[in-house]
Amino acid sequence: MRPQPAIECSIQRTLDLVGDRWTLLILRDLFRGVRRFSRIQEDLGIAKNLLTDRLATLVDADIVEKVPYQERPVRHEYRLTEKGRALSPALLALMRWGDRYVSGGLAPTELVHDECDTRLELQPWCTTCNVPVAPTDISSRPGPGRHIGTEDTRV
Amino acid sequence: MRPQPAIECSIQRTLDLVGDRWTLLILRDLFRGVRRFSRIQEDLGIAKNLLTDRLATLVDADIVEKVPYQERPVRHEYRLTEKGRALSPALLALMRWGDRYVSGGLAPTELVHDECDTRLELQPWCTTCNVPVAPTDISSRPGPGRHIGTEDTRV
DNA sequence: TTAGTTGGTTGAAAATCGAAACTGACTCGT
DNA sequence: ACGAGTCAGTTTCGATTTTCAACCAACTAA
Repeated sequence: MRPQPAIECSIQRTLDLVGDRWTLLILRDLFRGVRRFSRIQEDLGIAKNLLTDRLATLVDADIVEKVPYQERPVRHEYRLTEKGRALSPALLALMRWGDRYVSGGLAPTELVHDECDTRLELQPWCTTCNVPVAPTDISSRPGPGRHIGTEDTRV
Repeated sequence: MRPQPAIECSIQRTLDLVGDRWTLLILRDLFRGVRRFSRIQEDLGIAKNLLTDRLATLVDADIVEKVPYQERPVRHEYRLTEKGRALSPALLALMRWGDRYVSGGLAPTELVHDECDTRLELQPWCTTCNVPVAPTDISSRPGPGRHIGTEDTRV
């Protein structure tokens, strides 16, 4: 999908899989419960050949699985795998950003905590201290995967 | 950028702005401190006319600003605005997903909690209950921005 | 003077995308 | 049993995008 690997980093590797114009929207639909080919197609207005192609790529990458929901005729639906469901923080982050900066603070859709019905935020979370972490308490460092440069690398 | 608006949601609106093959990678470079036209171009291997175009779009959208860093000859660099920096949770989420599912757990770059030096996760967080929220405990509902449909909308 | 850097623009070839037509397996109503 | 409809695609082809390479203007440094 990407012409040159250039610098290897997990953002690039992720976007190679899901970073085209349609894939994240397809995944959004799957999260929303729109799981059938024709429903996704009409919901997004994506060309059918492209949808076929993107779904096949997602199934290949084990992000989505194709499961029959009826026999005679065999009909399938597309379900997120655990790997696919793990993308929910990314989608949620994109959504919250859009709420604030594109939709002018008026969220078209809100995601809420089942138990208390309040809108969710997305927080960096420290699994050791078991606390949310403010942006000012974050540092970056090269990891075991590969070094990617030494400039001002704060994210 | 998108052919049809279809369903309005903040994910779609966000992806209309930054959801093409290159834009999030450009933003990643800006976060990393790679801020000059030629540096970004060689780092990503993107065609120069596309980079010109994408940067102009980002400047238009107030996600990036073009500031001179020298006179004679005038040279500019591209810096994230506050709106642009607000995309960091999304990039972090994509990065953590890639670390785990594409890079096989070996993060090329790690973001760590200053206090305890452990790697950060990004979690949906309920500000009322003050707990992290699993994907299965999330519901969606129409917000003040617009109604988008009433199916099984679990994320 | 000559070479090199920076930040572009231009134009042609190649790749990708979108719209519509078509297919095949099956169901449903009459 | 017949015609109409649905679902999940595949095929085709014209339109759009992207890539690649060349070119350019302003300036610096040797």
